[in-house]
Amino acid sequence: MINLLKSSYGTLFEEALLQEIIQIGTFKEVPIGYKLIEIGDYIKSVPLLISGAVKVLREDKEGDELLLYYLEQGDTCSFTMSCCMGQTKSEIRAIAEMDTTIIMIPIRKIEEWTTLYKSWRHFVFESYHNRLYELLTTLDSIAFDQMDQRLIHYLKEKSRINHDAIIHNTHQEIAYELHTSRVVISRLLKKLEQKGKISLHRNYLEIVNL
Amino acid sequence: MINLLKSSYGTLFEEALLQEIIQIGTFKEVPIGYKLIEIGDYIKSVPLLISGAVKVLREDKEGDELLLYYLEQGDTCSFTMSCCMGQTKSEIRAIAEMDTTIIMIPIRKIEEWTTLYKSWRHFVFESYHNRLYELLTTLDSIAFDQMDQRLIHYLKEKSRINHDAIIHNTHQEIAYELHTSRVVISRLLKKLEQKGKISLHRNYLEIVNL
DNA sequence: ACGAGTCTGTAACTTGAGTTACATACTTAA
DNA sequence: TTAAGTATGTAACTCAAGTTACAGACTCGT
Repeated sequence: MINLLKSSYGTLFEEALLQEIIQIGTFKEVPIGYKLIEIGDYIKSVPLLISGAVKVLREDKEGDELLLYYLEQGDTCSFTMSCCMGQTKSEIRAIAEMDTTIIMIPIRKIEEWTTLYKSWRHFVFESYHNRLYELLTTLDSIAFDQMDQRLIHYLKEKSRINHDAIIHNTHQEIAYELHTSRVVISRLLKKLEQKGKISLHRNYLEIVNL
Repeated sequence: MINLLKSSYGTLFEEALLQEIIQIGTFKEVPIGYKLIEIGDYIKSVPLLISGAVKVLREDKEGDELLLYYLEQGDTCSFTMSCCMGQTKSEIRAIAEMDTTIIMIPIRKIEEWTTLYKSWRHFVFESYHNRLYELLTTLDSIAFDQMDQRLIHYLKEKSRINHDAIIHNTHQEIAYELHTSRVVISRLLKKLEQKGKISLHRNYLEIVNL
């Protein structure tokens, strides 16, 4: 356990803080697809990612989704932190993108540790910074890019996160995360295939040279 | 000075912190249209808004803008804070929406105060929370709403910020902040006028019952 | 009073993307 | 093996929004 923690946060946190995390945090292993946070949830603890990846989603009035970004090893969910502080409901949904290991830290420690540990303070600020930056990147992509560019970006990012040139998703699933329709995605994927950038198969596709 | 500060932050911060802010911060009065922060700037200090309002903008590759949100009395720019911490360049542009008074706090104090003052810590977290939330709201609007809804939202927000049912902007200026073209805005505004929701004039428009 | 510059209104066209409909192919369970 | 369910391919259509073009009205400086 302590080794797992150190492999992700060992260089980041001082020894005393690592010990506290081990003592107070609770390890949790969740399978792919597991819903960590639902919109409207009141949160009592903040997750630190040890391994795996988590996708963070936003929902519109009709209940359709939009992928905001992924969390990886060494990340934490700033939205959750932010919700905890304000005692407000979650604005987002978080789902394990693969089998994932996390440590849950109870809220009250989050603020306490900011007074005690410089490294924790930096971590918290750094997390907010990263999340603001990621949100901004997502917003750029939605506001300024056309769907073909967004799709390419999505495929690259998904491949990077999963360490796999094969994307194991149906066109419908991709369409859902990009908040568009299946037909549009099929159309654009077919164009990418014709350009030799990907190859299409049932239930998966392979990135050739995006 | 201390009175101005107290009127905005008096209930928020303890006396000792208020004194520090007065001692260390520098008051700055800027006119409408004044550019406080430019994309790519390295930031050495963080602004606290005393009065007025500041609009925060994002730029695309072509140099066109998109309004992200407004900062008001009692707000601070979390992006700036975030940039300061990470010693990175500004991702956004900030322009005074009206004549505005701010206090500039040097970076090094930002973190120092988080260890010393509980109220400051809360303020910083609260700011991040608010900014994340605002960004999310902007993203919702861009991802999920059509231009007519975005326009209505823009007009309402602008009216609220300026405490004025009259919007003193040309169609071109509105188009620019919504990242669309003047013709589209003229078209939609005309429809709103035909529905009796606004009245149009040269260089300004009036909100009747949006 | 005149011309240059600015602002608004509108028509006509183009295009990206969402929708509907249907055909074909693969998968799985009875 | 056969039917039902699921995934993909494609055509045809609609619509919001961006583009181009131009006219008319207002403003301001000389």
